[in-house]
Amino acid sequence: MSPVFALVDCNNFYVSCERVFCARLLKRAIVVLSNNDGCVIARSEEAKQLGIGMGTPAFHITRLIETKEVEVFSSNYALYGDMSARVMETLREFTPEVEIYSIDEAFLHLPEDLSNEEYVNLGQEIRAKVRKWTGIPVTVGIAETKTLAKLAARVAKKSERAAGVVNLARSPHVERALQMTNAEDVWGIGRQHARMLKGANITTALALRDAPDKWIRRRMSVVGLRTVFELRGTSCLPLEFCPPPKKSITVSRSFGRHVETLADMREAVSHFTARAAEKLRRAELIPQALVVFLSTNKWNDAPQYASSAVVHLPVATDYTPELIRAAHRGIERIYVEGYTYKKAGVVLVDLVPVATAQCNFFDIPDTERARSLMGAIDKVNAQFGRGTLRFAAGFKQGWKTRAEHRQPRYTTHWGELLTLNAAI
DNA sequence: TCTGGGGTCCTAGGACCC
DNA sequence: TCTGGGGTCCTAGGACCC
Repeated sequence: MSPVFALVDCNNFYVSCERVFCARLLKRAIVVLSNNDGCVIARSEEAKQLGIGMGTPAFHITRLIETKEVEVFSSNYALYGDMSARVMETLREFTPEVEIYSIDEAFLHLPEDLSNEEYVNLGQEIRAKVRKWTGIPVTVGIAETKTLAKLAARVAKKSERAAGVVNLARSPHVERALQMTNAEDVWGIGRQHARMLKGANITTALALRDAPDKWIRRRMSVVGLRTVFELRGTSCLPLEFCPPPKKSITVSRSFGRHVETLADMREAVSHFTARAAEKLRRAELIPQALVVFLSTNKWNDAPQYASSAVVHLPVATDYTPELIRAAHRGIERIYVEGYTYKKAGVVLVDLVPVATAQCNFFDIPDTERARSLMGAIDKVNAQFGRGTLRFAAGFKQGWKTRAEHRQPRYTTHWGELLTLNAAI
């Protein structure tokens, strides 16, 4: 018997999280924005109906927001992360075999010997329990491969009759589901491949399933071929119970204002490096190299330039000052005078677990001191807020991310605690 | 004026080495 | 004049996911 997967997908997750704590928001058009007040990254059904697309730049819909009284939220990742953990815990009530695929999605292994009807009932049970325990509405897709389970969930969201659950395992409806799904909506088919497939007259998931292997291999590499196999019911993507160890840690930002001097660029990159180093120590990993990159604004007509540099660390280290020095070496290699820069970032790569990291034999006493210093800084920042203790790498911060419409940080900043005005 | 951030994997060409 | 094959590393770019 082939395995059976369920995909549990939280509906409009960030919006649903906001609604759990604020009944007033039910039935309202709501959008949640990305960092930098950039794009729309979550929408309520009502907002979707207003024609607000995923990824729409916020400044394109300022009028709509006013005239239709759309509620706007900045991302509140502390809240979403916590709600996500509650949903995942609830799913573990059904099986220990849960793969947390993203903040709002999980794959589960289901028993292999149920009937079509029993799978649908089990799906409904999952929905009901998650709703009751966490307040989050979810959709469930069930099938014999992950790709088909994703597709089933997609069909469930579109069909009112499905009531949030579609099962394609041991089911006679697979062909119909493939027929009614566009090729571009298949998991693993992005914009480029969708366009290419359209040119070849492959517009449905069914047509994609039946495309010749060799042609798919040539046009879409082994990755695309795997997707096609999965559509045919051959499982190629197993469940991953424990997340594979991270291979890189990135911190990058678009600048609130363009950066035009090496000094400003060094300052920004220093901050990114310090943040990346914090993440690194929390994950108990050590990098063997570091990549810095910078780029101009791809949206405007000014001369374009983008580059990156790899800096190898003679000794793997998680010591922030050492990493900042390395990042500066990198940035000096690629920085070219005369451009206005819009974005930069730091990637820590070739990560290995702290426990197995090579340390420099002659540096052991220093390594110990460095480690306890970093530990102390991280602790202070965890307790008193990010950035309480910082590295003296410049304080101008002209590059800093824009956040003009930020909601108060109620739970993480003393100055922004919720205040109640008693109406007497 | 204003277009996110953090990841993974694959491919391909050139340099260099044996 | 003839002139292979396999490996690694680097860089760059492209594709995808949430």
